[in-house]
Amino acid sequence: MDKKKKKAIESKGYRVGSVDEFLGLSADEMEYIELKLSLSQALTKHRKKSKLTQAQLAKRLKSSQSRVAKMENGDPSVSVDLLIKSLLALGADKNSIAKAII
Amino acid sequence: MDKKKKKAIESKGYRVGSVDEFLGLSADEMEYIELKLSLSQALTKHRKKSKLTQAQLAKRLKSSQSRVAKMENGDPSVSVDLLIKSLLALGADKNSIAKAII
DNA sequence: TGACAATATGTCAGATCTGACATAATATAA
DNA sequence: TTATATTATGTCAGATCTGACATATTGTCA
Repeated sequence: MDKKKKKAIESKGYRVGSVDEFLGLSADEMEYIELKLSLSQALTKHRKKSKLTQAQLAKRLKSSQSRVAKMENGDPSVSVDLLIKSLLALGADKNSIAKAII
Repeated sequence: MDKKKKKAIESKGYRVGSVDEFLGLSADEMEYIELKLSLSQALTKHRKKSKLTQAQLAKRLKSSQSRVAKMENGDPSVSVDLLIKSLLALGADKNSIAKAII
């Protein structure tokens, strides 16, 4: 398990349901977090391929550097919607998004 | 273009940005809506495969029938997060979710 | 046809997410 | 090392999403 996944999963920020498993997360919750994390990592990859800093990407997205940092780190306050919109803004297409989450 | 896609795209419900194109949606916004719609359709497919009514699925999700209906119809008030969580609750895995959005 | 089941639509209070800001931590180069 | 650039973290008001409810519409079957 790599550093980012560990960080996101250990995060106390996630509001979890009632079924207790590893660290209080259900299997579905785990899968959801892993999927989000995959998109986070894809975002970092695409940003770097485009040779943009987080601040530059933030400007393009009409967002802020801090939010981009949160996106790339799988922060619980970031939605999959925002990740997908950001990936699309970086030129990712359906296929590469689909590939990222597998 | 099938009925559902047309409905979602024509929907006045979507809050759109500044770049005007077909019906006032940018290319990225279009792609995002299409991706959401693909997940909507996958949800309907999975629900029917499980032989559940919208009300039964709603109960499993701790949600409501009306929200399930909105999910399946690509309503703008439904997030990709909710669609993905619902698909996972229906037993869909990463691969089938990825396949759905291609 | 009528009765019932299933799905769709509209609304809203409460919950969650977002951009923005400040500031801390870490990298990179001189 | 010291600057400077880049990334990370914490917070919060305003925006968006959610579950729930009422109700309308559509489907199904006798």
